[in-house]
Amino acid sequence: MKKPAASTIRNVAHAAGVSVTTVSRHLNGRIKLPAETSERIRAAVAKLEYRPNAIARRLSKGRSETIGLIVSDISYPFFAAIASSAEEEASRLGYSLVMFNSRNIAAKELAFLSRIDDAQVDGILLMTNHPDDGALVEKINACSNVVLVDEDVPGAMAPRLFADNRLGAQLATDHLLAHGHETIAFVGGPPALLSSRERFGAFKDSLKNSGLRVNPDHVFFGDYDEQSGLRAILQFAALDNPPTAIFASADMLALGILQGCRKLGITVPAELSLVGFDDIRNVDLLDPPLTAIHQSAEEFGRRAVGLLIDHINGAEIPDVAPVAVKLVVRHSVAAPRKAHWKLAGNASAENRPPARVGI
Amino acid sequence: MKKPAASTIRNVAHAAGVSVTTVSRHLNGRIKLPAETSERIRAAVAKLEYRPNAIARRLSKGRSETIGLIVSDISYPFFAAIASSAEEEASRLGYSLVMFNSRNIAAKELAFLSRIDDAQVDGILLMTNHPDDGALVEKINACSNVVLVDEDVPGAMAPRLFADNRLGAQLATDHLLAHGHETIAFVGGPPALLSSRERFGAFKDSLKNSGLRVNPDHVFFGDYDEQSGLRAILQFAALDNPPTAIFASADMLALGILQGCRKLGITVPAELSLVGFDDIRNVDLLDPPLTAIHQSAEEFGRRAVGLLIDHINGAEIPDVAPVAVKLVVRHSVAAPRKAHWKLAGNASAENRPPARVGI
DNA sequence: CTGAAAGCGCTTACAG
DNA sequence: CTGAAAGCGCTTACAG
Repeated sequence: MKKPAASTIRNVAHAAGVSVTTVSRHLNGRIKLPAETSERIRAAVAKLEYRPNAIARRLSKGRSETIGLIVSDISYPFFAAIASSAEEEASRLGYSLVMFNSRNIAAKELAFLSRIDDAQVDGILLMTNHPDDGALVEKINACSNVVLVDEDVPGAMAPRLFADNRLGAQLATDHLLAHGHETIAFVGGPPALLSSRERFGAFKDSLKNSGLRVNPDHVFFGDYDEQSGLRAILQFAALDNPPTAIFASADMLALGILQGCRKLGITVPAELSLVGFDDIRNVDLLDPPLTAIHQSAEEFGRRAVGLLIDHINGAEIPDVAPVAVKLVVRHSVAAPRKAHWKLAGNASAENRPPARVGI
Repeated sequence: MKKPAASTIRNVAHAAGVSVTTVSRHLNGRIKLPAETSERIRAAVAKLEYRPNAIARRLSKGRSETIGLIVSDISYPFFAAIASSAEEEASRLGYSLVMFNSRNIAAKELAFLSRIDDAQVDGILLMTNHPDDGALVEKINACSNVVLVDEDVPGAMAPRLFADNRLGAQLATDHLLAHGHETIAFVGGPPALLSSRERFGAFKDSLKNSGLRVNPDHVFFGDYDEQSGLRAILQFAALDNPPTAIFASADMLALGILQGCRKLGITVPAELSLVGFDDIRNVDLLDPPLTAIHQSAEEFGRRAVGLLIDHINGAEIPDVAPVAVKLVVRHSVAAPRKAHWKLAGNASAENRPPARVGI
């Protein structure tokens, strides 16, 4: 199955009547050759269809002009959007970007990071969900040239780029508060993650600033997926005093919540208000269009790549500003039912019928 | 910035008191060593934290145990889902999978394919939208070890894996027909693509079998994205005789159509029925839940990887069966308005008011 | 300025 | 069975 041996730099040198050294230097732009010589090389390259062997180059040079991106799940829309943007920026800066899917498996993350050792990649953008894995911290510190994106790995010595989680959560919560909600639930991802901690922290602070306290029954931590959102709403719906609003700290959670609401016959926003986080593509087409905290995947990818390439080139990385967030108001938030009843003065939250009404 | 030189196989050999050859052979399982010797090697590996240099291995061996996946846009949900599944299957079979984002740029596809030449990857899963690019065919044939996934590159000599496009389109069209629609529009992607041609072909056939003909005004080809869907519905809505139903040959197109309907005040399915294709995650949460042709991204990724690895290993690739499709009925299809009017006998399609009514 | 030669870290025919 | 040596295709200090 061997294909015809590809031509090598030796063949080119021979055909052009110069040394291998000269060809190499010329092709890498480290030398200025007489027009006639460089033309001979050009012709030889063309004739032999010479293409430098990148593997050989890496082995001797120790660089690949390639960067990697490790992601726990490429089919997670927000991650895919970041990956797409990162590729574009890398390309603009003369780098290739290869993407690795870790499926959230710590061992795969370590294996992918090891590709820095071989110079398979010059550096890596790491998006992980294993913040407290000791081996990971060690590996990152051994590798250098990794930048942490979206989630933290505490203790790792690496540049980091995160969203403004606290501001986002505050905007979301205040928006719900402004509509008169007083029993607001929080649905989060894995509690150890930076995003969960910061978003939940700001959520609590916002409630406190309004004189409210968080009800432990109204807090749910799971994974950042539809499943968890579904479980959360099922759990809330079974409560004697279900919340009138939910801050879902990821759109994928909101999706699961919406799914659950449909199953249970809860109408959003009439009976339950909902705000998401991420603002992934097409959430404006949901039923109802989702009000969400927007963070720019494009900015995430672009800035992360810039940071990494600067770092690879030995530049000092200054403190980096968080990725900006903003509230995008659509139609998944309304005034709480309870509030109306209060006005009417005829029912307390506790003894009203469960919030399960057909559409 | 050099990190402490990683240990090499020479260091290990030295520490274990054997030759480099022996270490290499032992580590690659080509040799059975006395327990005592292999233990010395194990200890040396552990002590020196030896990790084989994959780049050096590739250079001398010409294989990488890595496969690549080229995709035009990793943030396209259906593609991301395929990529995710492909990675899982590759991993199961002992291969790494790296993903390349081509942004639909032919030159990038060629460059990525060239990574086969260097043994950066042993083979490639190619998802392209450049079916008629002569250079691509040539490159694929030169590379061998590529398999075409989802779309064809006519003339290329490579195994292929496609969905059952014709059946899918037929199921979609017949479903609309069964609801009484007679003016059904087709919205497709780039007309040169296999998916567009097959889906449009089967659409036409289904109409013909019902004694209907396709109205050129009711056919729109664009890209497979929301933008194109939006443009299509805008164009249809301006017609004197807009369609009562649309077969959108990709969910992303359906998303754009839904967006347009919302803008124009067209209610789906009351005024316009819609069926999509792909059945990507969460289309059941749209407004309305989208009826769509389902194709399994999981099956696509899994089977494509199997095909590629068999091909790499020189196995004969038999004719491959298409990826199965099925109709998933949700709530974006209803009987046509026109049909009701006909029953009432008071208006023809031509002079009824345009289908633009507020919700 | 140019080129012969060593070296990057492996694998593997070849000889002992 | 084992190991010294050549080779994979580049880059680059070093000498001319």
